Amino acid sequence: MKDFTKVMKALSDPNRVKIVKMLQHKLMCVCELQEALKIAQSSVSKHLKILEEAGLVDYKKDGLWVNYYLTDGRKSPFASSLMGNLRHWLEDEPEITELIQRLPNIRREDICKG
Amino acid sequence: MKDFTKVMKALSDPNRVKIVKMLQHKLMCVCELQEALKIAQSSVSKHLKILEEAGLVDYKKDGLWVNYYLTDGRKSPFASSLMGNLRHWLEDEPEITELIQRLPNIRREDICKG
DNA sequence: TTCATATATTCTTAAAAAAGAATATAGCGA
DNA sequence: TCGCTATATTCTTTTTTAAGAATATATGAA
Repeated sequence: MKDFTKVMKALSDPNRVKIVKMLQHKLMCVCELQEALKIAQSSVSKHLKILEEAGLVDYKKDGLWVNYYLTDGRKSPFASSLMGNLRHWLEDEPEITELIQRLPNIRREDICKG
Repeated sequence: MKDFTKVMKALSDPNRVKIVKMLQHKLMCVCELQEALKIAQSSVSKHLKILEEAGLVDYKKDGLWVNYYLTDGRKSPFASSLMGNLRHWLEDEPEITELIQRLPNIRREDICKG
């Protein structure tokens, strides 16, 4: 039950849904997500933690950067199913399409000092 | 986006998930749900409203009683998909199975004055 | 109409969630 | 080592959510 509600709660916040939809297109570091969402860095980190604990995202460290990517949801059938559906769900949401369009212009080299 | 997060939020509360799982077995009135969940009547009503606004349940009035039942989720593809999955999801959760087992003994005639 | 009852709504309080600012941590290069 | 930078964590504050008590509404019976 807790596993299930955790996934539901993770996906009940618009910023977290946006993160998932962006990660469908590419692996991203925290500062890129921050630039895309235009919220505080600490807020991004906290959202990512909630998504991670729900089994929806994972990360790999690369030097100073932490790159987040979608999991296949192996951790739970709920996560797996939702992640599958979210491939096509919300594709036509203006809020999402605009974000995705801006994505190619959001590059860590431009945002961070490296 | 709002439609989606509304469904997710509706299903992120254990009591509301329990309501959905019970309604898979039979149509129930508010006082039966209250007896099953052992929470205040006003709380049950509020949970039902949240589920209704997410397009997951609907109701029919029958005299003093208001009978709630699951919708087919026609209102949104998110609701529809989740409701489908919830047919088999959580079937083995102790919290749920115990509730379902008690269900036959929860009858409005015993709870309400009628 | 008046009373009793099932449910909805309002009110209040307590707990949880979300935000940004400030601080801590970790990994690089000099 | 020290300093810089990307991210995580902590601290506060504000907003949301959930709960129960109290009240309002609606319907059926007398």
